[in-house]
Amino acid sequence: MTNLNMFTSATPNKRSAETRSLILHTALATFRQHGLDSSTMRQISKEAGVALGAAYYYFPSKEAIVQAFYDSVQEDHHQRVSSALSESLTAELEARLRIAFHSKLDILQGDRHLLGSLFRYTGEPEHPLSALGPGTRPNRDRSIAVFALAIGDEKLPDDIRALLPTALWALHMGILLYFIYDTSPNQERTRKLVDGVLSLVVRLLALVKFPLLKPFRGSLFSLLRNAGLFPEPPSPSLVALQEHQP
Amino acid sequence: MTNLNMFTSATPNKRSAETRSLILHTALATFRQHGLDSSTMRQISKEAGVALGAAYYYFPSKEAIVQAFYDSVQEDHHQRVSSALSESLTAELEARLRIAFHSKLDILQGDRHLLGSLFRYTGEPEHPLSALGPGTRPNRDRSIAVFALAIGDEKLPDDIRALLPTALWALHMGILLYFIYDTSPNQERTRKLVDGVLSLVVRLLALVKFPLLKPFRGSLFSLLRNAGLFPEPPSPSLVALQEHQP
DNA sequence: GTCTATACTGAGATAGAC
DNA sequence: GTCTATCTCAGTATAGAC
Repeated sequence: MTNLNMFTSATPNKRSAETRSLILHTALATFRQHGLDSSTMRQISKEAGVALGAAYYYFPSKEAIVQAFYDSVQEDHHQRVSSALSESLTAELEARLRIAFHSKLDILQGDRHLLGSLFRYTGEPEHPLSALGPGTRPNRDRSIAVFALAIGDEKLPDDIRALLPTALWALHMGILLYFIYDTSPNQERTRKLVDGVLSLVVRLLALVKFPLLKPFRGSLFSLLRNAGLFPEPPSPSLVALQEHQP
Repeated sequence: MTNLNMFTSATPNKRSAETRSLILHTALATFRQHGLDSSTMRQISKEAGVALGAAYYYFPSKEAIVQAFYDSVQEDHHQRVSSALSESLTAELEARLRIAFHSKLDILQGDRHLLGSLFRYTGEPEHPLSALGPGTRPNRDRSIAVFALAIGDEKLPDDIRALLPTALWALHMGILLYFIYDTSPNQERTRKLVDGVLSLVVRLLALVKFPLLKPFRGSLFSLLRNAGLFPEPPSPSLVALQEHQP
């Protein structure tokens, strides 16, 4: 249907993907050089050698370009974590979590300022790019799935197993925020924070069995449940995605 | 110098404050009716019966109006908490914290959508309105001071005493985020969440003495210190402000 | 110092021609 | 799919009234 005549049009729809990619990469280069706000859609389209309208044809807004960038980060993260894990399936939980967190930072190291727009609509639930809103649910689920991957089949109580991936995702969002504000050389403070926090997390997971903390844990979980903060099951498409790399 | 002749000018600078207030309140009414993004500076100034230039004379940007709104919220919060505390100095810590949290929600109940812009620049450290950046440090210190007020002279270990107000402020920011997303009638879910979380916080403060948790607590605090997340002493002006209402 | 009136710039976003 | 023309609106500028 879309490709009835392969003779008249030289490049049926590959051309389209190339234009999109051209615009995306030109935009990212411009963002890196001039910053997000100083980069205009006109400048980007000019440097990419296309008209303003073409840029808007592929990306409904400037923010959408950043979102596309972040989608590719997400994919990259999934790749890196799953391949790193397959090389060291025997490693301890803490080591696996370190892989998940540090690889994310590795990917984003050079683009910290682009992360700002990730948080820009956090306070507007109805906005399609709200980091916590329904509009970004699929992205969020994909991101959470990576942490589930790192947890693997670690032996854990059921309630903690259900919560942990989402909790780690929330922690990782906080780490990203710290990362943005981190002015230490190569953001080494963030790296140390990650290691310290993950060490604490794992120790806390061990501690949670002790009878002293049992009532505390019960209260916490029922609180989260009542608040609706307990994760709902992810969408079917993502379950499939996860089973792709078991 | 500014008021040499009190006969010629009928209202020396009271007039100015009134205009500012008129613009502010008209803007807030417009925001409430049409939303923040749909309200234009032209519309606001028109409805206030002033010229566009007048609006910009008092507020350098639309966001600045929201910021001014939030400053008044901050002041209101301080008033409510300090007067409520003076009526019940004997109350328990948990009750005092409940006052601090719920009064904030009371104030903001009708303007949840305005809170969105509070978080808009969180990912941009250099932005003057960044909620975590140096530009809003005085506001943050004032807000933290209210929680310090609620803690009062509760007997606490030194390190916890130093951290707790800032930690509660961070918690309250999280609660505000939940509040924004809360679609339950009158945001009753947020109220329940506050009560549940504060109960947990107080129980955790009691638990922290137990030897089992000692090493954990030590690690946590040194981690926070190394990460620079431990609060610096507030600016002198705020110390004065706090001593105003002991 | 407070404000009006008006015009201008720049940029995100859209409509409709090709 | 792509381009040109156009719209809207935040924000700036300016010149002057009081």
